[in-house]
Amino acid sequence: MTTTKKNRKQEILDAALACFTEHGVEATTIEMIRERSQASVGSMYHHFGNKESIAATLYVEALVEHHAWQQSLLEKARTAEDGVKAIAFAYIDWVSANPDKARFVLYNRSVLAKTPQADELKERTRKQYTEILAWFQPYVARGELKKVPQELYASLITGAAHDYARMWLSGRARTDIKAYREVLAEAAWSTVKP
Amino acid sequence: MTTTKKNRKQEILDAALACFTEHGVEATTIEMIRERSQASVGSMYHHFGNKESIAATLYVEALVEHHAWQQSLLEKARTAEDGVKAIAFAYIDWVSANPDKARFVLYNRSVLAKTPQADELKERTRKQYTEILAWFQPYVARGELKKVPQELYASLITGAAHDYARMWLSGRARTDIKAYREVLAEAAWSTVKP
Amino acid sequence: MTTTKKNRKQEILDAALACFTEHGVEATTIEMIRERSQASVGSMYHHFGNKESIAATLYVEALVEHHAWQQSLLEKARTAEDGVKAIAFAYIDWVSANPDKARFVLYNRSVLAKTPQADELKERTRKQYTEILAWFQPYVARGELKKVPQELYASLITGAAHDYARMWLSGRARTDIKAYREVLAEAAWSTVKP
Amino acid sequence: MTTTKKNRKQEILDAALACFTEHGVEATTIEMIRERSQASVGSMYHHFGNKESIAATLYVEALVEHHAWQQSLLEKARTAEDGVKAIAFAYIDWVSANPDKARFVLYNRSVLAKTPQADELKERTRKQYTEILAWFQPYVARGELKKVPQELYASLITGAAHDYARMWLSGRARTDIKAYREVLAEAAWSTVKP
DNA sequence: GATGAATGAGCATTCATTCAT
DNA sequence: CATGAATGAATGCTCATTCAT
Repeated sequence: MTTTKKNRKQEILDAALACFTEHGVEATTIEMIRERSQASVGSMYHHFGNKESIAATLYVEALVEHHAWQQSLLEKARTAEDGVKAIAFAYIDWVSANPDKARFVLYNRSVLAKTPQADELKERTRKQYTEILAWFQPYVARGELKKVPQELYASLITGAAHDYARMWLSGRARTDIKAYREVLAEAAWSTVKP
Repeated sequence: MTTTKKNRKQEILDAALACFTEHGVEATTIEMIRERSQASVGSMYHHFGNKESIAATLYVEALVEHHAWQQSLLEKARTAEDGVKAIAFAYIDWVSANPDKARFVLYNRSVLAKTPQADELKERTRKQYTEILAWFQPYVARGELKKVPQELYASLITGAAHDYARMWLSGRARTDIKAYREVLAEAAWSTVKP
Repeated sequence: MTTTKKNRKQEILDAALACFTEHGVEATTIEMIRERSQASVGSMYHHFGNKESIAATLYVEALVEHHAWQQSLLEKARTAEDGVKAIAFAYIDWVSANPDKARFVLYNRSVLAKTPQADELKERTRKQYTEILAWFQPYVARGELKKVPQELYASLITGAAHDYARMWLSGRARTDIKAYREVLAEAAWSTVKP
Repeated sequence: MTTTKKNRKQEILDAALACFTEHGVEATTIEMIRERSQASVGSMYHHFGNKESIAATLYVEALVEHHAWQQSLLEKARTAEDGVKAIAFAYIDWVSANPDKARFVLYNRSVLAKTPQADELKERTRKQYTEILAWFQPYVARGELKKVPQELYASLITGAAHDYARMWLSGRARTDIKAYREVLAEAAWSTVKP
């Protein structure tokens, strides 16, 4: 019984992600999540308050996981090239390991908008981005990284990986993104190499 | 009267795009489009048959415009570098000139899926992509363009621009993508430069 | 067909009043009204927008009817006593002739509160009351009617009738209020007789 | 501990009355009462069994208080006029001293209907009314009080006060009913004065 | 081609109540 | 006596779509 208690919330989240993957967020009904999670409607509302909040929780959870993994790879990097590739690797690894969560995040940023978590997450993301820029700053200063407008670094470094991830996760491309780990990281580096 | 006829359909499309931009596709109701277009519900169904069809028409229309522009730029290119940059420029120009359409296309690929137009568009897109690959083929053969798996070219060349376009169109970045026309084209080229 | 069109709205109102009488406003569900009126849910919402609005429409309609009748009786009165009794008679006649509407109005003033019609009705009622006070004014000035604080006249004149109407309409008293027409009018007059 | 016990139940009743006053009985949820009373849901159900029972308890409590006060005033009366005015005074005093309870009782008679306490209370009220009629009986017999149908006495004597109390308690009249103690008592007497 | 009243399946959400701890 | 997570029936309302005029 003690174990079931703690899992109930997670069971709902798991069921929700599966439904979102299968039918899309908008097309997923509370009833679908209920059936899949074996929780009662009341229980779902007891834990999350409303449908959007389930999606928002999932969204934040996913980003936090990715951020953590990104951080751990970036810490080990000692050169500009290693840093840039760490960003690319972290993204590719995470997408390949968590395709459902990645697909959910990539295709449902809008679910966050209407949500109370939105601002909190926005702030967290901003801070995260600032930290990464700070990490690269010395290299830019030393000319070991190309100097471009700050708001462009993310798109240059992760653009190709984001794009291919979308292709793969939506079924328009067949090959697991992991197979292109090196090519994509190399491309990332080439865009900001001095 | 002949003019009114043609306009009525376009008025509906314009109103629909405005609604989609403002509220998102799923949240837009037939009633909203009706109010904005000053058409009657019956008229909308006469012209389009159902709601999805309006979105699909808009979607195809937008892609066709972009494709046409892309084609016209690519025709003039005489080197691999010019070709790659033509792809980037075409995308950036189109996004900057048609932000609403671009936003609609970027954020609503899924609306197409359920639609009859889906297969036709898929085929058109595939053919378009094949043509572009064919254009690049000689350069790859001559070693004037890096050889990578075919399904990667698109992501490498347009990934960064796609990514920044999303940032800008969703309000997460402030600067008009047009300002980064050169940087993004340069980045595109760097990813496939031999 | 032309006849059905106009009646649909009234059919819904009639069904609603019957349901409200039978189960009370809060306990009446949209489904009950739908079943009784043979209209579709959509039709009900097309005409009224929401459940409260049905009740509010009924409420205003009832008051307007009573006001009209009151006015017509008051017009004929030529003495203070006749005027006072006209008010009492108008109320008693209307309650006896429209017990369901009267019950609905007496027991559901609160449904108005949350409604857009509230302010409009409030204003209308205020104006109505002002007119009646104006009618009595000369008699008060001439000492043919007792002078009491303005906000008390209504309670003095109609209090007893209101009270008995509640008793009768809720089943706590058996005798039709019409039977006490004269006694109640006499009582009304006695409270303000100089 | 004995004190806490008794208080807990009263705390719930107090919180409930406050909620009923603020939102109305139907709109008040168990959750609202729980939050305001700082009791747990389980505790509320332990003490009262269900939501209606809370309202019913409050209702009976209020009537008992009023009855007691009425009795104490009526005991001292020695003439018909004093008796009639005692009824009026008792009501006015109680309303002015307990506006929330009075409002609750005036506007929620229907909550009692569905309740087990209903019959008991009905009987108690009937007995109370019978006693009062008995008190007046000798005066009627002696012609010191007007003879009217029995079921009318209550409305004649308290109608005006009831009516004004409703006006005041619902915010439609500004002046504390206490200010009209004498006028209303005088009016009550005038309706049954021989 | 145009109109808009009518339709009704489908959905998110609420809330009184239960009961294991 | 107290607690609060869990339950699920019930409800108001939305909205794409139809069709008679």
